Amino acid sequence: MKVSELANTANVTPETIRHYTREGLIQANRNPDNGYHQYDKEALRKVRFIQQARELGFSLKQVQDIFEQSDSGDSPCPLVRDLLKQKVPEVKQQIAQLQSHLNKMEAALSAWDQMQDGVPNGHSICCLIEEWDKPDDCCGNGGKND
Amino acid sequence: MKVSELANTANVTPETIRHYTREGLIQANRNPDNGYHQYDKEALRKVRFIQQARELGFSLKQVQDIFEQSDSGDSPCPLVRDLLKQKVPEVKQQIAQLQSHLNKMEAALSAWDQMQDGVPNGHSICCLIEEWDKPDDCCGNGGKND
DNA sequence: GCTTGACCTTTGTGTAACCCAAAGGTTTTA
DNA sequence: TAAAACCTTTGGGTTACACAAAGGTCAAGC
Repeated sequence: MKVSELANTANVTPETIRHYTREGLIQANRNPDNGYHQYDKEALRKVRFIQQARELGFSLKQVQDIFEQSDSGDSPCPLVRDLLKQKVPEVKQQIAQLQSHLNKMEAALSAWDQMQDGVPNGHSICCLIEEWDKPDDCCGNGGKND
Repeated sequence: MKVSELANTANVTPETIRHYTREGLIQANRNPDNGYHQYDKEALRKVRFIQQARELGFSLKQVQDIFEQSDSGDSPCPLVRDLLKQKVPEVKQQIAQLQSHLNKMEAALSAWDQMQDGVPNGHSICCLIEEWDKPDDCCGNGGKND
């Protein structure tokens, strides 16, 4: 497979493939006729693996480590398990933080649906971000907006 | 306030303050005696605002836009509201994806607690990431591990 | 009075995971 | 056979900072 063929099959851009190749994450032979990169199924498998790992929040460096572990004949499983174990609480915290922000955003938006746009009042740039805790005292209207 | 004083008060690094200053997000006067940056409360307010906005996933560029809107005398509120409205579904999707990944990770880990480490079997680098759907056929043990 | 250490300045480089453009060779298609 | 579509390498851009270098400034202690 050529770069674009691999890219299409794996659903990534050719640039991504070139990037992985440059970084040594995937290997390519060269077509002796024209010097083009040539990839095999192994490369495709690796690219798919990388995409999965990336979605989980792993870095290319970590993927690199996994591949090296695998290439050296050792099972990458213990390494991956350790990485996953580390990752789980991180992801949990991420979710919790995002959820908390989401709640604030939705609260602010719904509170705001009931008031008109205000003008900067000198002490506040925009309460929607700045003063989460009192969304009704927002945008200089002091909560009196009906 | 000097750089480090502002940084400490806002709980960020001096480098962050310098960065924001370079980018024009916050303004500083110069101490005529020594040329040091001098920040006021406004700068502190802005830094805090930026931190809040960053946590919500806004870019410095977007914060910049909000500040400009505010500085031009217009209310930044409509802009912020639009940005928030855009952001909400994004964050929701992020959470959903993270949650999905988390579930997979935990399923894989618990499935894995019941089997020993395998060795690369030539068709799989590591099922934990690679073959989410069948975690019991993992690491070359074919699910037969007791 | 002077050194030392902690701070400030600017400038430039590095990070992560790519994207994009340029300049030029190749392959395919009409 | 010529244009379109692909390939190559090289080098710069992105985001939000971190860090190091080289040099000026300031407060403290001896």
